[in-house]
Parts: sequence; C-alpha cells; structure tokens
Amino acid sequence: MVDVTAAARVEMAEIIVNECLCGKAKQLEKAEVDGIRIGLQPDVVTYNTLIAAYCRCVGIDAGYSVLHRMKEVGINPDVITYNSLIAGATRYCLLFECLDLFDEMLEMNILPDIWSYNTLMNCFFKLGKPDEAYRAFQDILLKDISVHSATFNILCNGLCMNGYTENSLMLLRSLKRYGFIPQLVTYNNLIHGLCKSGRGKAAMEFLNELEESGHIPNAITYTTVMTCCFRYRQFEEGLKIFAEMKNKGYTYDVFAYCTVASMLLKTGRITEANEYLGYIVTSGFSLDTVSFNTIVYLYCKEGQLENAYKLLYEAEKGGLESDKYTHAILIDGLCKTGNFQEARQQLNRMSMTGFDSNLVAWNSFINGLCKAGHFDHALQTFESMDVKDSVTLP
DNA sequence: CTAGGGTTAG
Repeated sequence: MVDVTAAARVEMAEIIVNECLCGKAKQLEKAEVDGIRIGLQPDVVTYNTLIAAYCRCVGIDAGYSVLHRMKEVGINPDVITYNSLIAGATRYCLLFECLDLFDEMLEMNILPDIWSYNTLMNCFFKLGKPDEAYRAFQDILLKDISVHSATFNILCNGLCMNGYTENSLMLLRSLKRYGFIPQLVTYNNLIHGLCKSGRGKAAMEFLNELEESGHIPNAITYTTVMTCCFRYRQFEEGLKIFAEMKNKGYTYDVFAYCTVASMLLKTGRITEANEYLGYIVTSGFSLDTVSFNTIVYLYCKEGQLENAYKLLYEAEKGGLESDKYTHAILIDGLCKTGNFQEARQQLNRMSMTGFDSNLVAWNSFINGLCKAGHFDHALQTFESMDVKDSVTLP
C-alpha cells in the first residue's frame, strides 16, 4: 500500500487524474487521432462509440461536443447516436435532455427504436415517474415495436425502484408463465430492489434461485449483495463477500472498492479505507466521478480539505464533472472543520451549477451550524430554504 | 452503440 502522507497527497492529485481519469475515453481519443493520422476516415460508428464512451466516462456535455464534431465533418447522426446520447442523459438523470433528444430525433426523421423507448422508460423510472414510464411502455405496444427482454427487465426494475416491489414480483411471475426466462440482470435487479426496500431475506432467496437456475454471479451480483450486507450492518459478512469475489477470480472493479471504502469511512475505519483507495489509485483503474467523490470523502474525513480541493481542481481540468455528492461531501467536510464561510461559498457554487435542490448538502450545513452553536445562523438558513425534509428539522 | 452494481447529511 502506498504511504499517503499529507505532503505526498498534494502531488498525488495530478498523478491520480493523469493516470486514472477515464482511461477508456483517453484511449478512444488517442485511437481517433491515430486513426485520422494513418488516413482512416471516422464514420458514424466511430462517432457513436466515442459518444457512448464520453457520456459514460466524462459527462453528457462531452457527448454533445462529439455530436457537434460529427455534424461539422458532415456525418449524419443515426438512431444509435441518439440512443447513446439519451442513455447518457439518463445516466445523469437529465429528463429534459432526454425528451429534447427524443424530439430532435423525430424532427430529423430518425425513427426511435426499442432501445430509445427502453432508455426513455428507464429515465422516467429513475426520476420517480412510474406513470410516465408506463405510458412509454404503452407507446411501444401501440407503435407495434417488438419488445426486447430488456424492456421487461427495465419494467421490473423500475417498479422495484419506485416502491412497487410486490407488483414487480407479480409481473415477473406472469412473465415467467409467458415463457420469459429471468436473466442474470433480472436477478441482480431484484436482489438490489428487495434489499433497498428492506427485504434482505427475500433478496438472499433470489440469490439462491439465481445460482440454482444455473447462473454464475458476476461482479454486479457481488457488489449488490455486499452493499446489502453493509446496509444491514453486517460489515464483516460484506467484507467476506468482497474477499470471495477476489479469490474466485471474478472481475472486481472500482465499484466494489468504493463500496468497501465508503463503509470503512462511515464506520471510522479511516486507515483501512485509505488502503483500499490507495490501491485503486495505484492499480491503474480508470476512475470516474463516484471514485473521485469517495477519495474526496476520505480527505474530508481526515480534515484535509485543501487536498480535496486540489484533487477536484485537477479532475475538473481533466474534464470530469462534479455532482451533487461531490458538493454534499465537501460542504459536510468544511462544516466539520469549522469552515462555515467556505461551506457557504460552496453552497453558492453548487446552486450556480444547477444543484440547487441538494437537500443533503443544506442539511449538512444546518447541522454543522447547530453543532457549532451558531443557532441564529442555522435558523436563518433553515427559513430561507424552499424545500425541507425530516432531517432538516432540528 | 443502447438496460443492472458503487459515492453524501442524521
């Protein structure tokens, strides 16, 4: 494990970003440049691949800029181009972007296919709009587009995510009667959904069914089950699962590491968390916003706010976008170290970049003020807030 | 090319 002293960290930010920021997108960028140099003309497939990779690794804006680039060189986007962008927008929960892209697609006479609808449906579900998701499903049937097994998986998963666990299980049972064979992803979704809705036992029963029906659990299954353990405070059990996935030779990735590291940070096991995060930094994994957030979380827990900012500055230079978690983690960290003015500034920056309804961040701020005895300021902030929840209340 | 896992307050 690397010895991550405070001094070393300042230098490390740049290294982390240069070595680990989105290796895939960087490779693609290099591939594109190399391809052009040796005289290969990038075609629509090249650009579609780039859009998908940029959306996944960097952000939706990076995807759009590729769209503009391809239009500039006279290559017409196709249904896959738009599907990739819609998927990108869905990844970042940007419903209006999704709908705009859908409209743009229709205006350009590009016919949406099953994946366009699947993704749109998924976006509605992700944003807690099951009724509209269902309407998108009806659209599929109405337009006589042939459904894909993913359509059912998205339906089952969406119902679970929106609190309709029973309906999801019912749907699955009836789909089975019609000959639908649950896939690994179906089981993974169910385990995740059941666990999230507090039904850990039922989740584990589906883990058994998954194995009995001949499927082999993958990294996603393991990460899901591990998260389930941590949720029910079965820390050692979860760590055992992590060890198992490593020992069995399954691909274990940054997802698993971030899960473990966060649990360790939350339970005050900072040194161990440091080891896990040190490992993902030195092992050449390509890191995304969530991984960076987890490292920032570590810095905050250690009170090293300067290093947190340094890292984020470098990450942003590398094209990575902060999200609501980044802001919440920073604001909480600033409050815990008594930097209320900085926290206030961070809240402003957060609102300016479009994360104005980030309750967790505001709650952290108020909580921090209360803990430090600044009750007037806390009350004043509380009254200025438009949206509140049960955590906001003192 | 396009669905599933990971990160924040109390």
